[in-house]
Amino acid sequence: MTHGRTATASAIPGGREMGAKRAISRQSLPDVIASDLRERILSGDLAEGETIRQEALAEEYDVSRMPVREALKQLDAEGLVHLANNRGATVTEHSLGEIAEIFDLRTLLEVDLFRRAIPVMTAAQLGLCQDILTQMEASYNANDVSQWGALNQRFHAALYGAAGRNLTNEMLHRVALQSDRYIRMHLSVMKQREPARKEHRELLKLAQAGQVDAACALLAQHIGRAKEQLLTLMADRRPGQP
Amino acid sequence: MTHGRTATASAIPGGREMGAKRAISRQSLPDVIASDLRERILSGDLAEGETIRQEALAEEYDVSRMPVREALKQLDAEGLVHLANNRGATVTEHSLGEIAEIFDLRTLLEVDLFRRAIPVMTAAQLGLCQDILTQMEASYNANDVSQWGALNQRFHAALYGAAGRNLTNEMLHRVALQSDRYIRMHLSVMKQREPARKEHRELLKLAQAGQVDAACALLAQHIGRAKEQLLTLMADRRPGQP
DNA sequence: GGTCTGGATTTTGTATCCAATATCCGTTAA
DNA sequence: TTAACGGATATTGGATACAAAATCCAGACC
Repeated sequence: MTHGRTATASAIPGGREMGAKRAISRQSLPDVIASDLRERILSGDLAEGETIRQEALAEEYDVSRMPVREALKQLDAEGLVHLANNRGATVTEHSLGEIAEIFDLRTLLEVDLFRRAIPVMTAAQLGLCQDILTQMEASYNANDVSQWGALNQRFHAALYGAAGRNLTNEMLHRVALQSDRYIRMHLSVMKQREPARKEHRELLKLAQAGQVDAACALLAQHIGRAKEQLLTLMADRRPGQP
Repeated sequence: MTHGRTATASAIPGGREMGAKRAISRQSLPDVIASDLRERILSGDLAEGETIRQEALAEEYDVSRMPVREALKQLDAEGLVHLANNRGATVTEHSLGEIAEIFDLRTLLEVDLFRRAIPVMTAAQLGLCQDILTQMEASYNANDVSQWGALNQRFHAALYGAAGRNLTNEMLHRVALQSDRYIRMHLSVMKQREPARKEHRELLKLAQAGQVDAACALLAQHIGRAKEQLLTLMADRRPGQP
């Protein structure tokens, strides 16, 4: 028995012995497993470089190895795990340079989306952004970091949804997932940095005023600052810059 | 027997009854199958919207359905096929708007890479680009379109490799795959357009001269023009803009 | 003592089998 | 005639069983 990583692990809906299955779960097993694994990676429960054993996961989730394999394949495509040929899966590691690149990619994509979204955003959409921001601050103040990822994701969707660029948004989503992972790792430390809160509000204000260039510049600056701070922190923690 | 789509289909190295397997094929079956399917999709052998039957493919490749499933999952992650829940896979279709978006993404990523690559490109790397370009023109003039995709890919790698941005390059690779698919569909028609040839050379010349802004502007224009032309062609062929 | 070899064990990869779901088609009732 | 129901068929999803590959470890040889 290699049980017991997290308590949530075995509580996947739709295990082998199901019973009450209200609102028929339309997600396939691999998707559910992939979601859970993704969360475990992003939350740091599975550390960078850690090897993932199919058999062990299958036992934890009480399924066969097959859906686990497909979930891993999916996460591999997302870049969260690395899948070598007869050697199994490991959680993806990024060098500091790659982490910098991830943030640069975010800037590239987000600025493009923001620029396109601003002119066509409705008041309702802007309001939604404000609401989500308020929620984020609330959970932030309450030290409830658990739902930070989901809220952040919803914020992005609300901000950039108006651009009507599905492919770009999905691409950004994947990149953001990676950056979120490293942000979360240091979220407690980064709490110090309050200017970010004001920048969010300022971003919305500029968007509302239709000041495209100023808004985009601030956004780029915002992401860039997060990147610099994070890199400083990480370079500190791993001196040999792996 | 549902055999006989293309002659190449059953000629996969490493089928069930292999014999001479020199230079041990280090690729897994799913990878090989995915590669072949990818080529079939990009070449138009599998048409947009066409449904893909696991069983049929498994028979063609003479393997069980399992590696086929994993290959499909991989292609799904790459965005080449769409995988619905108990309904199997279909070749991804893009609306004209999405195709436009694909080209815009290419512009975004390629310009960023080019801008970073130009200052650090060596003479050798520039020379390699020239060589590949010559090859492309040769195969182009010989009406040998079969290797266009591979050459184009090598050209991109040579052009942007110096930037040292693996993640961005890989992301571009996936986007370029999609655009290549639509370019290939209309390659015979687009042969008319010779200015593109000169632009390629001009691009290298500007890069060599270190004229970053001019080079990037030309690149953006180059991609934008291909996009416009392709969209015009496609809008013509499918009037109801699906 | 260190390195190489060969088997035992572990882990992944593929095939086959069974279950669940969707699709198709004929029938029935309004 | 048309729409809705229900069963037959086709197709996908998941589990188990088996094969291949990699890793580990002990022993022999240099």
